[in-house]
Amino acid sequence: MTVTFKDVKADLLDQIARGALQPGSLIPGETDLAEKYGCARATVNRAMRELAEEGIVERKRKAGTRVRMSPIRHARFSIPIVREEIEASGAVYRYALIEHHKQEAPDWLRGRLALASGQMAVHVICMHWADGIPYQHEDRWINPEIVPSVLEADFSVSSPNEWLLSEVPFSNAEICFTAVEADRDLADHLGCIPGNALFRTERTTWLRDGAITLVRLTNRPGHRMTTRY
Amino acid sequence: MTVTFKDVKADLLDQIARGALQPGSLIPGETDLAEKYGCARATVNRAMRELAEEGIVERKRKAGTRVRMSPIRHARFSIPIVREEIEASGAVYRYALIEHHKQEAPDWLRGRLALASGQMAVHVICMHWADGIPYQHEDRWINPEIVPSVLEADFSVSSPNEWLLSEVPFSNAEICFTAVEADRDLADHLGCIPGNALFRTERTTWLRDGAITLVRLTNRPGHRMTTRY
DNA sequence: TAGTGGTCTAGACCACTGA
DNA sequence: CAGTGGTCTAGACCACTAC
Repeated sequence: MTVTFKDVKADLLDQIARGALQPGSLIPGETDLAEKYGCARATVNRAMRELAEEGIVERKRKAGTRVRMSPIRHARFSIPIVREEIEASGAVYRYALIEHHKQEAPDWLRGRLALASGQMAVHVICMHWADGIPYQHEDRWINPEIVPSVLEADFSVSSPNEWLLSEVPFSNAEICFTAVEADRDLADHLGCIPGNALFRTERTTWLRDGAITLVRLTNRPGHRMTTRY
Repeated sequence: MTVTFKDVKADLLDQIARGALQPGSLIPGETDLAEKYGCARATVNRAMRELAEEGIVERKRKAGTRVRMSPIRHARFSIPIVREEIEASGAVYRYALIEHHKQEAPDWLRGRLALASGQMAVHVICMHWADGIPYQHEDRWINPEIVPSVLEADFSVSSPNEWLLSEVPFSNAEICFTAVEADRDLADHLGCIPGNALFRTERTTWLRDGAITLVRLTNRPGHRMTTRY
């Protein structure tokens, strides 16, 4: 049986878990390990590379590979499309457009989207329901400089979320989660009481160097975002 | 100049971004691409493997590699140790223990930690400050069945967070983020007004099949958790 | 400047799975 | 059952960087 990179990885993890490899300690070089495990260096390399990516070890040229003092823990969240998220839960999805304007970008937005003074932006506000219950309020600004077709888009039947996905297949984003208090408007739309704590996702999306869109997604009270790691 | 896996990856990404490769379309096999790019198949393999891991493409044996219909977006958050997070921001970290009891596990907790009826659990409440300003309130339960040494642990100078890290080098966890309203107690500790919206992280940590600890971390108002992808 | 990881190659065998 | 991805190998060159 040949030694696979998973074998090597599992053995190293086990040594770390058992304390045979202490945090901060130096792990032998790839060449040594390859000989020890009786495999090619590429095999050891793949194992170690994955451990590094998972935050278990830290690699530096010339300095070697060390077990991290405190393993970097990270959680990975999938960023769902609201409709898919709701339908996946078995509920019936409903969408409605609330507002749709083309207007001059306010100051605070110009900075965020790198818009010049006096430039126009498309402002869309809409709601997403699950089984007839308010689920998420969406407040979105779209930059027509980057996505000119937004000026002709119709958001009355499908959400800007999905429209953008079809228009812009690819992008980078900055995501931010916060807790906010419901103002009267949000409370009305989400069917809650002003002052209720709401979970908010704020996302800015970029295509190369141009900011495409800034969106604030505010969920109904009690919303939980969960993951495992 | 030899063709690297990053070159291949970048070119494929570019083709997807420009629409040359439509969502759902089949990407040529590794052998073909290797010939096209003038590199080894292993190079193409690495590029495609990373694209798959990032959720851009979908790979199936025999069926080949396809561009995902809707790219799976996911964000990765690092789960910091509070002290390191605060110190990394340049602020001075301060810790204080508020409560530390051994007590019978309440019903709601027994379910979460898989504890038998009447079993004891260690309950710790503490605070973390940044530059003397309340930063995070920590309310933690620890299962002495899994970590017996917790019964002798001293949390008066260092937080259970860091103590656990040194005791249990390795674990799985379930994380959940929500927004909650400050009650009087939280408001007192965090220096805010009852009713303020607070960002809360709830984490259950498991070692193999045993639940080690359940913790509720509640941040001061205005806390933002940010990442890029 | 020497040692470590980073990557490429060319060839091989194998496992899975869709046609 | 044939084609695709998954992985290993043995050898090579190179880039970075700690010493």
